[in-house]
Amino acid sequence: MPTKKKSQVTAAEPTAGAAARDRRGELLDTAAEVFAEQGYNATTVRKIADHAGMLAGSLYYHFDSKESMLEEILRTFLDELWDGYDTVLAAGLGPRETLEALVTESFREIDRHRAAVAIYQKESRQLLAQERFAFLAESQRRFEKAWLSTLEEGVAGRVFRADLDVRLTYRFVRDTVWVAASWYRPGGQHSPEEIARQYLSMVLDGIAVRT
Amino acid sequence: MPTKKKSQVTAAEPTAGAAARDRRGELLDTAAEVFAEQGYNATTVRKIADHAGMLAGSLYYHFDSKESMLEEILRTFLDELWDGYDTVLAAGLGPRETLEALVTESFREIDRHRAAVAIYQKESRQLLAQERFAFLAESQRRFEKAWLSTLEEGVAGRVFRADLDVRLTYRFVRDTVWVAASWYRPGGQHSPEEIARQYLSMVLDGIAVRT
Amino acid sequence: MPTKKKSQVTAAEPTAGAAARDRRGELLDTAAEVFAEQGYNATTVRKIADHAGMLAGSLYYHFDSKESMLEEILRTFLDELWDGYDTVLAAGLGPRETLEALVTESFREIDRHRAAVAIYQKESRQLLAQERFAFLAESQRRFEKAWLSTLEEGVAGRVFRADLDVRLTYRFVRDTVWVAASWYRPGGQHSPEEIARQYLSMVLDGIAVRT
Amino acid sequence: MPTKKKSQVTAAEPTAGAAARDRRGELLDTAAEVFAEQGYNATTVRKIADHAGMLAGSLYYHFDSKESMLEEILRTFLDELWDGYDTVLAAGLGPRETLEALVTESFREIDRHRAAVAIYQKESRQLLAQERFAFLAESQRRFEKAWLSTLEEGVAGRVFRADLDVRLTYRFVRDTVWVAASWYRPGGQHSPEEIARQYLSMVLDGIAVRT
DNA sequence: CATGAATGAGCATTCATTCAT
DNA sequence: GATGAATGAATGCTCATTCAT
Repeated sequence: MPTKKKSQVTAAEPTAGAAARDRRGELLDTAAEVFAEQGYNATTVRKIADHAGMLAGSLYYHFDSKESMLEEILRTFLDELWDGYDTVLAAGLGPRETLEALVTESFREIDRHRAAVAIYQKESRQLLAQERFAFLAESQRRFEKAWLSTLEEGVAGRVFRADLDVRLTYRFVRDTVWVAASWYRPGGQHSPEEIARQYLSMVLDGIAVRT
Repeated sequence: MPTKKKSQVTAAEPTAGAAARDRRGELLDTAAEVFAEQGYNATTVRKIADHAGMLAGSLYYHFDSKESMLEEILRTFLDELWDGYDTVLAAGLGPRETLEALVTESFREIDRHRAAVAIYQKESRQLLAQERFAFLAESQRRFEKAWLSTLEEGVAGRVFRADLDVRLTYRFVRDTVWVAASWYRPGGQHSPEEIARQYLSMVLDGIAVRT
Repeated sequence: MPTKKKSQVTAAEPTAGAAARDRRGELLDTAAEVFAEQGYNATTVRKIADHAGMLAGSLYYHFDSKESMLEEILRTFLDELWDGYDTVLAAGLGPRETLEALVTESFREIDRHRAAVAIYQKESRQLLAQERFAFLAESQRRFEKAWLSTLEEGVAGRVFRADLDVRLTYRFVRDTVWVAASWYRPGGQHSPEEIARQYLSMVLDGIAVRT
Repeated sequence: MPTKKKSQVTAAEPTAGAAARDRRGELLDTAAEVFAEQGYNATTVRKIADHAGMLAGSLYYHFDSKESMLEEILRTFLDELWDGYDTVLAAGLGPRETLEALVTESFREIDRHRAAVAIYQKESRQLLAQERFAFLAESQRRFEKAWLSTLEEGVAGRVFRADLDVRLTYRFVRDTVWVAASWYRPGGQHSPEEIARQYLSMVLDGIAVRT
């Protein structure tokens, strides 16, 4: 777990007196990593505790339950995601620029919250049924609305092709972006921005040579 | 598992209209549906049995284990997938036509094996580590090779854009196609071919209006 | 299972019209073999059926239950054992000759009912508690009485040493004789009579050189 | 499992009189008792837990599996048995004295490890096939070698009768000694030494009156 | 804060047994 | 007589969770 140690060190510096990345935060990172790696159901509380160097029971001093850890991980991720998205959406850009900005922002979130995105991608469907995770459904609604209206405005404004099935296109784009969390590795060959550029190039202009 | 497939086929003939598929096949379909719906780990053997109208223990008359059901589901799907893919790849089409055929074939497989594809999508990463599911890794290698070489030939033949990052493009395409299993519903608005056409239109020509 | 086939052949000859060794008898032999080999609890009905070349359920045409097979195996063995013992005990021999005859008869029973003896040795303790196997306790009582009185008469008649603890001696002799079923193999180096002779020589005269 | 034994010993010192044995040790004793009483297969984990006053699942905090409990019970017994045997064998006694010492030591082990001996007696044959219990086979080989060579030296040195079939004698002696665990009750009428004396008297000098 | 020990509900699996065909 | 398919109770084991220390 080199990630953990590093984040500890990094976190210790900027914030002086307030114990910025407290134990709780570390533990959530650890849990997210294991959830993403092995799946939520397959992850036992003991595995998380092992990774954190403590015993399973000790985790319950910090958290109410395994589920509450999951909830907090997803909530934190979605909060930050919407910070970014809302900024983009409030900027009043044109449809194409909005789409570019949303895609780029999404890959940046994957870069910062890879584990949480992977968990979200894999577990959200099951989770949606539960009262506790209603915020996931709410987020999905807002998400869909943001993307659909961007696409629709683009079609209306003749920036995007008139023959576009916007619902289908929305699904294609949404899926590809988030599934990227399953293969993306921070610090790898491509920066989030580079990946976004490549993806946008494909989606906007196609891969076929223009004739 | 060629024996099983054969006996299914044989059984389809004598009994006209009724009970063409044997019990084993029915049970696998049921299991696949539940696995896809709830996830493999979260699916208890009792749930499968409930859906099949029998008791949990009775499943063990037909199958060795929950895991062997999963294996058979995935094997059957991959066998049929490769039947289709191999036909396409052996046809000697150009890169663009090959890509179109592969995408179309993929959406057709999703149409026929929606549950299996969804399971594959969600569980294969965990499964790969197990000896028993080594065939998944093998399939993945062949899959990657087929797609990468198609894209590379397209670039070399100036059918696809020269500035394409083929590995990245491969990932985007692969993900979008298969994730579609998570929202696709057979018998819905769009036929597999229609979805393939829309997707190909986006990937090949882009969604931006040409200026 | 060469034993099975042989016993079938052997049995088919002497008794002509009456189907001497019927299917039931064969099945009991098979079951006894497996019980002796793997232990009663560890023997599944399916294993017995496998050895007999049929399916587990089919055994229930011949027998009420697994337990009834065990009962019949032990009953048959004990009936024959007591035939032999009663003959010896009724012969009015002296204590030493009676002891010799009982030991010899015992090793002969092991030769003829090796599996049953092994089962008896291993399972009787557990079985005793059950109503159904009360005949085992009854047999044990008679057995103990026969041996104890033989030893006591021998001590009284100064044939056996006066300082003998007859209960302890009884236990030693009883155990050694029956445990022999666990290593004895019919058709091996030593005939039952030879083993009896060796054992009697040890017990009666000791292994130490007389000085 | 040397670590465990050590920790037990260490624990015995600081706590004077009370709770010298740790929970693990207690549980193993309980398990051994139940295994001996009901047979390993017939003993459910729930029964052990009942005897220990806890729930079945709780046992798994202390042990990996039912089988690992069995292994530890048998290992502990055999370790202590060989401590005793090795001391005897290293003492350089004559064959008769060695035999006397081995028999006495054996009855002492039965006194101290009655349950383990009973389990060994009943289950070792089945267990031998498993990799995990290979140490049983190893112990058996050493055991046989120790006894056979003692008998052979006795015959060669004219301490034991020249007409002895040593293999057969070995089996008789081995069986009688260990089967005693099935009827021996610690704290009963006879001390282990008394039983050993009686048994040795029978085996060495015979029960017949010398004429 | 953390540990050690336990709980209790649930899980995959086994198996003797039943029964219509 | 035997099969194929099912039952239902039990089994070894896992795991989230609790709590006194």
